[in-house]
Amino acid sequence: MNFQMRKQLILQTLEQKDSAGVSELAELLHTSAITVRRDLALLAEKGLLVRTHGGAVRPGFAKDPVSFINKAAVNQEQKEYICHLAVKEIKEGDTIFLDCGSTTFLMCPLIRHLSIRVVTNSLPVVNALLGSAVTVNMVGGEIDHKRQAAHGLMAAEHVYRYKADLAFLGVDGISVANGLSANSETEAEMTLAMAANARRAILLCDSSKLEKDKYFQFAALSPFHAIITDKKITPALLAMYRQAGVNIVNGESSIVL
Amino acid sequence: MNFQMRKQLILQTLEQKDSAGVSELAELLHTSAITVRRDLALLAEKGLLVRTHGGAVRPGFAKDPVSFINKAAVNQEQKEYICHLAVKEIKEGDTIFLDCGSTTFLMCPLIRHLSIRVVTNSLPVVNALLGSAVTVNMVGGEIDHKRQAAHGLMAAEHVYRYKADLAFLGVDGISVANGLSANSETEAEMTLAMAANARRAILLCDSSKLEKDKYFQFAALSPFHAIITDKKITPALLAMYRQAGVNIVNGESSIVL
DNA sequence: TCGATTTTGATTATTTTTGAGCAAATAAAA
DNA sequence: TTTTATTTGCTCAAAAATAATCAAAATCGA
Repeated sequence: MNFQMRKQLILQTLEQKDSAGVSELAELLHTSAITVRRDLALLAEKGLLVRTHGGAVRPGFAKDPVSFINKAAVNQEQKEYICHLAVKEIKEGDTIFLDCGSTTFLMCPLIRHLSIRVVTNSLPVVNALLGSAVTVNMVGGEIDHKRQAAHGLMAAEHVYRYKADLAFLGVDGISVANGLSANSETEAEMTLAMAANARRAILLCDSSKLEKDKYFQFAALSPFHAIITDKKITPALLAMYRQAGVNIVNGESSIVL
Repeated sequence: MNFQMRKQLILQTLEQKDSAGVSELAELLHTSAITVRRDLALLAEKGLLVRTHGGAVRPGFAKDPVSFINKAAVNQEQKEYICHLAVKEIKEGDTIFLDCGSTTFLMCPLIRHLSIRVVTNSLPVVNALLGSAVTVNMVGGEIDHKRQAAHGLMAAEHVYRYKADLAFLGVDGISVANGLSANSETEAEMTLAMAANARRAILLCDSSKLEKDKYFQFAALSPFHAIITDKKITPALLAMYRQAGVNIVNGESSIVL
């Protein structure tokens, strides 16, 4: 097993899993940890991957892997289920908006093989889709470090230049009484811009966020085509939303989008 | 068993297995290790395979998936020297354009501590500056996977919305006779847009690229404020550029920007 | 067959790569 | 915050691979 072979295997592993640990790679390559570390250092120098403590990640997943990926891990199972439902709505050739939530990020592995166009303000989404069949369009503007995404006036203007078939939007809170709410005004602006320029705007929202109001309320439920949520939603809640005329889907109901 | 037959078998083996060891091949060819090594050296020279320690791999197997950062390794020492000179031009509070070359990428570690605003179309630059004192503004548009950067009409429009104090621009080729040249038209468009909207546009160009013309010529030298290059430039070339009225700097001359 | 040229193989010195132990640095936990 | 546990970079030594040199063997033309 020479360096070229190891390099190939390491990069291949990262392509599949986005990240890998040193000891894990050492076992895979039938070699010692120190050799793996040397290889990783070499590949990192070329920018083919980014070192982390204990391993390496694909370039782009680097920035703040802890906080971002951690956030993705909260309710991950529900979020993945929601993504699964959401992806069904996409047809080949579509143009879609993806905003910068952790849920939309989890959609990326599921759409890499599709010949679609994705317009997004999220850096992790861009990085996750690069090199795939998807044509990626990054929304420009000032980058918010914490959210790893572009926001602001320029970003909104960028979105208004495009029309999409679908918009998938994460929200911090939804309630029948008060509509959509967010933790920041800048995020709300992007959500509205994408919703306004898509034929269908779909909210992705795991059941823990339903009937929770966050500090900034910015839109009614009516302009949005549907809410996709998970199985943990109570029948009572489901009924309540339907009563209010909201098209809410959790994969078990017979209603289709 | 002569060379032609061995060559055939070696290449055939590589085709099947992607890689092969010297001793393994020696056994297969019923010959000694030293002969195999001589054969491999000969075939490597023709580009039919790539040598590794202990064997050889199929060409293309050794190639890096993304060629961008690879370029950073070429002439790295000269490029770092150029960056060092370039950074001296930046003042706190400045707004600067950075395009997507490997040289501008190497500037990032040197400017992370500065309270400046960077507008760039390069994803690696964005990633390298995130979480630093720098305010990052990403140019939006369709992302070119190979260059890891935004290009196109939307990207150019984005740049035209901003005014910068400085633009640092990598170029593929420069010559006194033909001015600037690039390997792609899209890159040239970004270079021009940034140059047009900066008070001072500075070309970063290691000496190996001087007096080299690439396939697409797109600008004269005159609109650019200066060229920063490295010490390896010959005195004759330096004189020739100065004769032509170009402000060219390599850190040793007394001329300041 | 002879002698010259090329190719191959063996030996040795040099280089490259690898692995282990240990102090310092970093992240996680309390 | 301090403490604890990993992880890392470093140096050194061992192992593997290589280049260099020279001798032996094969090839070839006359």
